[in-house]
Amino acid sequence: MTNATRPDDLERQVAARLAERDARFTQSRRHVVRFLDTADGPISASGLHAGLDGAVPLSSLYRTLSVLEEAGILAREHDADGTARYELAEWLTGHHHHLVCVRCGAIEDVEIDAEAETEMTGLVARIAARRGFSATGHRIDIEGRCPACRSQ
Amino acid sequence: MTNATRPDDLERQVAARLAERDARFTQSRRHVVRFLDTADGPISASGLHAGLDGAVPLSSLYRTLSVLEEAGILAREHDADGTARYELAEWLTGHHHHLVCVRCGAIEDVEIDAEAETEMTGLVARIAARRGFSATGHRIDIEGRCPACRSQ
DNA sequence: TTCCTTGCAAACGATTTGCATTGGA
DNA sequence: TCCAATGCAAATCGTTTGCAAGGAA
Repeated sequence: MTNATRPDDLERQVAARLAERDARFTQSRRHVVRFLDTADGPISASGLHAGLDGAVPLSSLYRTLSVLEEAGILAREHDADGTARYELAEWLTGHHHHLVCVRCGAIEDVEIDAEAETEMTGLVARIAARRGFSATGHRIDIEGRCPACRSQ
Repeated sequence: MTNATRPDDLERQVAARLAERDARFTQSRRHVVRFLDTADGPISASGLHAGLDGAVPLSSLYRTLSVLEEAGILAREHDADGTARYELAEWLTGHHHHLVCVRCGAIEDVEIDAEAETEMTGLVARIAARRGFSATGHRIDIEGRCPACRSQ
């Protein structure tokens, strides 16, 4: 998923968010943010490690990821294997859902129609309320076979 | 979530499915199936271990869980912490979604209206097709605060 | 009896942390 | 300068596996 605004804005927003927390916008953090900005779905720590060509050692990478996550800059989730995957938080990229290939495990971002999204939000609030929950959001994973895996 | 049919039917179906695979319906497997049948959401291995009062040692429990999962009797997913949680597969319980408390991590099963479900299925197929995916299913997590966590 | 299943202990792999060193504001 | 951030190595923790003993068909 691509940043919703100009490239510079993304880094400016991230820098500001980090500054609020007295955290520095260091090389590793910048590398991670830039890499995730070009990704089209959530990436694992080892995927990032490889994608950054080993520039950031794994232990430092994990520390970087947890700082960015705690600052609300990244969102973490877990794929079917239980491996953590990270992506830019929705206030930076816009609300979206995931297309998950049940065969190869690939995950891609997708957006759904605004009206469908509005309906979902209403539906979700109603269902939650029925159980005494106050809804704060929702997550939809569309499971299927990706183009490559469709042909077996 | 409660079994959709008579209690006996659940165990009969599980036994049959295991038999097809030349696997036995042993004590541990029966314990796990019974416990999950009374649960109202997916449970972790350690939750089961505790729930079964240590009757099944963890290593055996993990083996039990993977046999049942591979037989299609259980579905595995991962919670926000990345811990695996198990529940009876949907062909045994019916299609449903999850209500997830963003504060305490509790997960409860919920069903949504049949019409909403039908709409979702259509929407999902459309979105998937647009990306060259063939949709096989969908998963919705409703995030919110549970009754206990609502009051902080 | 025949294998599948179990249980213990050791092995694994993803993630985390202690500690001395480095680097950014 | 000064404290946050880094990198290495060791420690965790959930989960998996080797192997000998036990149990269901």
